[in-house]
Amino acid sequence: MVDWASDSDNDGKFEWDTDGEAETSSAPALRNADAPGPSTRPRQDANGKANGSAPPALVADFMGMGFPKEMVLKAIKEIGDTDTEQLLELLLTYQAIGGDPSPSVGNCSASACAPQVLEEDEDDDDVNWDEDDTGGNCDRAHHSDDSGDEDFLQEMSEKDEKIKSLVNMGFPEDEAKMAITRCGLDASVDTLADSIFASQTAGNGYSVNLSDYEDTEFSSFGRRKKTRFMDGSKKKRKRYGSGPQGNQVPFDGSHEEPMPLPNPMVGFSLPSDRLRSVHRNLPDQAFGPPFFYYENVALAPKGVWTTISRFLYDIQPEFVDSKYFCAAARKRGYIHNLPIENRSPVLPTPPKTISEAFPNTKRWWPSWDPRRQFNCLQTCVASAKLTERIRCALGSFSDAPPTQVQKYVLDECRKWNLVWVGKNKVAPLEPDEMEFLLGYPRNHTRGVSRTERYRALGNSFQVDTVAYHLSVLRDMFPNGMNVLSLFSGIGGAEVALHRLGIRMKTVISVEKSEVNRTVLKSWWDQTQTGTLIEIADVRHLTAERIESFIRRFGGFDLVIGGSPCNNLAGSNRHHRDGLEGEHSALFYDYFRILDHNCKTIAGPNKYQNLGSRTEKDSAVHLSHPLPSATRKVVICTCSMLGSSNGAPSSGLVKKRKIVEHIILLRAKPNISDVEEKDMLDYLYTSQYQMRGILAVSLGRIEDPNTENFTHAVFMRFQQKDDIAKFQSSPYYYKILDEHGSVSVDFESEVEDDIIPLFRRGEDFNYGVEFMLLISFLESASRDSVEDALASLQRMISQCSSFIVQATLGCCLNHMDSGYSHAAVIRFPSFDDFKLFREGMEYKDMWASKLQPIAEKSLELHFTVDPVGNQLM
DNA sequence: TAAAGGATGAGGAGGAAT
DNA sequence: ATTCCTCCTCATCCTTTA
Repeated sequence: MVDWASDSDNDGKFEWDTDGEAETSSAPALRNADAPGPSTRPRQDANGKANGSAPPALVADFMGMGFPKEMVLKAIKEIGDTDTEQLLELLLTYQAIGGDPSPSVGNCSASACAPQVLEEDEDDDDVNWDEDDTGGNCDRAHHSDDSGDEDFLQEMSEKDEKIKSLVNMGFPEDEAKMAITRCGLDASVDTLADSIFASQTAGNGYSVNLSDYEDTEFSSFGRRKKTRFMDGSKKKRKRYGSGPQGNQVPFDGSHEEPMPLPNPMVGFSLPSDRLRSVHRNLPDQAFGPPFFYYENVALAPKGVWTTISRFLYDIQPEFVDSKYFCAAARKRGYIHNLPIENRSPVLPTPPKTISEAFPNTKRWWPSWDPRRQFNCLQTCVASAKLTERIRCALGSFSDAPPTQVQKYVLDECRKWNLVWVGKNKVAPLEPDEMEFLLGYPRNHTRGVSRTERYRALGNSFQVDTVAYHLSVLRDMFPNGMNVLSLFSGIGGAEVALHRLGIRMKTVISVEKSEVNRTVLKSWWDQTQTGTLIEIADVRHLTAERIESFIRRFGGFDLVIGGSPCNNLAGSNRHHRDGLEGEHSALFYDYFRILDHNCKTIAGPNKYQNLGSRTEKDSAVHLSHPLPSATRKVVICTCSMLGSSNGAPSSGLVKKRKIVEHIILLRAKPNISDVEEKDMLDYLYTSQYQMRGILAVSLGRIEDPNTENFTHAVFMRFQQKDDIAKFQSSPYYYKILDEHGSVSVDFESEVEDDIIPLFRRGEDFNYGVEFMLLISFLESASRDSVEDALASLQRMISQCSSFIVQATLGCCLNHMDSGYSHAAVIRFPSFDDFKLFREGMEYKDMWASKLQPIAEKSLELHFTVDPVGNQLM
């Protein structure tokens, strides 16, 4: 610990803070500490030179950069004032290891960076924890009923004086008032100043009245609580430094300072103290929308949360233990840019003790098992062998077992969250009991293996906790919201929003585990009417796809999720590798996606102040995607279309004319799988038998259609004559003989290159083929038809980033098929297809442009047959 | 083959004792 | 200020079983 003001003459109570910041014993001194120019600091001599030797201009320069004067003087004393570079480096080192309480280094002011501030009503001199007023705290000492008017007036005057002093020192008035409330009117101004700094450290939550569920804690808060708070803050600051941590740490990765955890771990507020007005200041660049909500384990290896916070716009984490929301502990950190005023819990609030949650266990619960709540619900549960061992260990005692045995049993019970289900009989929680504790509907995870259920639940959100934080969104989005849910798991975020009564118009969910995706999907189908699109791999959510989503939905209102904790969790004996671990490194994908969302929605100026920070970050994490503040966001434009797929565009890409041929089949009834496969194989291999076929794709039509077509074939020919040849070949006749068919041909053009022309390569190996056939009313005007087609064309262009290829044109055999126009659009995945097909833009376009003038139409799609892939 | 069982501590945080 | 002690942790890997 660097003590760079060893000549402090303070009482030692808060020596670190006063030393670190400035002379808090006098307001003018502190005021000068933040101002460049000649100082009146005590340690300056009559000549105005600090310590008699430091050049005032140099000191002022560094102070202007935000370093406390004491620190500058100390540095100059140590290495002289000749080498400013070295001086700066030393100052940065001081800050890194010394816990400089000055938060002003960086790009925002102290007040702007204050992580959170409790706002008190102006006339509220009491804090909630003092309501029972049995502790005789220092506040109350000045407000006892027997105070005369004179005393009262004197007190008010004294209070005003102190507030004035603190305001003069640069503190906001409300913070000054709050500090007086907290520390009492008899506290000195410097103590008050110190307290304000303390309140600005992370974990301010511990100044809040809580622990309502720990039966013993709150009969008399008052002084005891207060002392704890003050001591705690002092201790933490001595260990970790104070001020917003996000600005404390150097960016070279060499000093990953740990982030202090609040005790009690209650976050910014709890439902039990919602009368309290809570307020925090977010860094400018972090204001939503989009709102985001990030979660991970609180007890991560050192430095992890500092790094996470730094990436997430220097927002202070809100550490919350879910034991204040339910009967099980769950210590998690949440970084979000949600408002924190006017939160409300979802109802009914769950029981907060084991006996309330599972009354049946009371009967068997031994008096020597003091547990009232569960520890963190993890992904594994105790084996039957262990519970049997416990039963045996207890079986031989008719009364309470010896201490030794009690300890063994209790240790195991705590470790595995065992409950008493019979005489001397303990058992792990059932999956549905865990669902209940975590706030999920009963049987939410039912249908998958027991092990999988435990794993999924152990990895999930505690819904009540998250819902409490998200509750502020309810009034902000009365018409519903679009959500990007990353690492969704079993859908904790979705369930939380649902329980809050917030409609989810669209949820893009990214979740690796198929089991979890199934759980979410099945819950969604039962409860929701919006669109759910599930993506398996977060890495597939590329910038282009994000932009497509944003264009389609007008952006996401909320980005929510917790990145994998595998390499952070204490339970991991093998690979607790920190944020760089195999799984946990996916945090950087979270950041990548979030940052992209923020910037794409907010425009380029939103994060203009982020540049220096992220550049440094990228130097630390070169193996990860660069924080995209350093990248240019390229919004897809129509000009990209030509290079990425074959849809017509106005670009300069060379085009080639082709003829598309669609065959729609009605397979004979009761066709067997083998016959169906043979038929498709047969059609597919036609390209190797016939000349002129450039590409083929085919498959079973997935949704029923009005004309009862069962299979569709897409073929591309070089020219019309080739189609004619094909249609006169035995291949075609054989198909016609066996299955009824209709064909549609239309001319189009694609990029004149091998891949788009022949539909070869990765993009075409799998996906969904969408076919749109339409004929227009005779009465429809030419203009309206052209306008409709142009709209469709425009729509395709806008979605170019998630369309592999699209062609459309006038049908050549109009009279035969009954359709005058056709389009074939290939999507890389079903999700993309769904996004297009079920999006509002498409629906709007369809309803407003096409439908009014359509005589008949047919929309169908099929998944590209993997048989084709094998053959390709 | 999938599911379940069983063995496998380190690394902090926090508090009490010294 | 330091040491000692207790407690807790969104897990992984290998083997066994159904």
